[in-house]
Amino acid sequence: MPKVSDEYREAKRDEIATAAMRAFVRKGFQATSMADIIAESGLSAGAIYGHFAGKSQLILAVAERVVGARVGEIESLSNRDPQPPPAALTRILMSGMLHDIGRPSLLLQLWGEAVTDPAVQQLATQVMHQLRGVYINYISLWQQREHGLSPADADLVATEQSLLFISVAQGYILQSALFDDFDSEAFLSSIEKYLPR
Amino acid sequence: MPKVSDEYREAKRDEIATAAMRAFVRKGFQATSMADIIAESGLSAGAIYGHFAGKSQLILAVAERVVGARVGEIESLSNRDPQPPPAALTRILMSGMLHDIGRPSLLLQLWGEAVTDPAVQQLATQVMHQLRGVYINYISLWQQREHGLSPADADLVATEQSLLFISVAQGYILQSALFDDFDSEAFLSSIEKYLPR
DNA sequence: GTCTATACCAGGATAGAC
DNA sequence: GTCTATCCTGGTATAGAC
Repeated sequence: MPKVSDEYREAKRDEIATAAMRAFVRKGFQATSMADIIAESGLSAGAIYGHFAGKSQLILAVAERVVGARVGEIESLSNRDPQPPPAALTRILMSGMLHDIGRPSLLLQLWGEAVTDPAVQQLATQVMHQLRGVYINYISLWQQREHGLSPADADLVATEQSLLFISVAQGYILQSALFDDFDSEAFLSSIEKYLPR
Repeated sequence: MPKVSDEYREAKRDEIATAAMRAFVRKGFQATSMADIIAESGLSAGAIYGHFAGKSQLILAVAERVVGARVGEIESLSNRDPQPPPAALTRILMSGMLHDIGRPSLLLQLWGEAVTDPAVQQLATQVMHQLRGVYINYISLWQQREHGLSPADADLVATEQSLLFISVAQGYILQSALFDDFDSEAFLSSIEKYLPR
C-alpha cells in the first residue's frame, strides 16, 4: 500500500468523523440522518460510504474520538509531580472534556446508545475499566505520598475510593446537562470540600 | 363524563404504558417499534393510538411512571423517625429502583433521550429539582439532629452536599450498567465509608 | 373502543457514471 | 474516490369496518 493513500484515507476519515460529531452534538445520534451528516461534511453519500460502512460505524468512530482524548489526558496527569489531590482531578478532567466536546450532552447520548448498541457498550465498558485503573493508580500514589500508607494498603483504599470519584465526575456531567441552573463552581468546590483527601 | 369511562380509560392507559415499558427495557426507546409495543401489549394499533397520540407520548408516559415512583419514595423517607444517615439513602433508593424497573439501563436511555426530546428534557429537569429539594430537606434534618446545627447552617451544608449525594446515586446507576463486573455491595459500602455524615 | 389492512414516508444504503 | 439519482425497507400513523 502506498503511503500517501493511507495518509489521505486517515485524514478523510477524520474529516468525516469530525463533521458527523458536529451533527451529532446538534441533533443527537438517532435524530441525525445520513443526509444531515452529508450536508454537514459538504461531501456526498458515495464519499462517506466509501470510508464508513454505515451510520453505526460512524457513531462508533465519533465515540472513540471523544473518549480516546479523555483517557490520554488522565494518564498524563498521573505523572505530574506536585500531584493535585484526587478531588481536584474532577475539575481538571471536566474542563478538558468541555474544551473538547463543547456540551457534555454527547456523553449522555453515548451512555444511552451503549444500552442497545453492543459495539458502543463494549467501548464504554472498556473505557470505564481504563478510567478506574487510572483513578486507582492516581489515588494510591496520593495515599502513599500524603498519608504514608504502604503500597498494598494504599491500593486497597484507592480501589474503594475510585468508584466514588468516578461517580462524582459522572454526576457532574449528568447534572450539568440536566439542571437548568447548574453551577459548575459550586459543584466543584463542594466536591473538594467533602470528598476524602 | 361518566365515572366508569374515566376509570377504564386510566386503567387502559396504564396497561399500555406498562407493556411499552417492558418493550423499552428489552430493546431501548429508539429500537422499539410500535409493532413491538403492539405485540407486547396484546392489543392492536388502533387500540393504542386511541389512548396515546404516538410513540413519543408513550415514551413520556413511561418516563413519568418510572421517575414518579421514585420521587414519592424519597419523600416518604424524610418522615422516617430513626433517620438513616444520608449515605444510606443511596442504598434504599437504588434497591427501590431496581425493584421497580429491573435494569437501571432504562434510565441511561432516558437521559440520552432528554438531550433531544424537549418533553423528556423538561421532565428530567423537573425531577432533578424535586430530587435536589428532597435531598436538601433530608440532609438538613440530619445535620440538625446529628450535629446540632442551626436550621440555617444545616440548610447551607445540605445545599452543598446534596449535589454530591445525587452524584453518587447517578454514579451507581451508570456504573451498574456499564461495568461488566459491577459489585453493588462494594460500591454501597464504600459510599457509606467515605461520604460525610 | 378496537380490529385489520394499508397508505405513506423517512432515511439508510447502493448503482452506475465520471 | 466521489458524485447524483434512486431503490427499498422498516416503521408510524390512519381509514374504515365491526
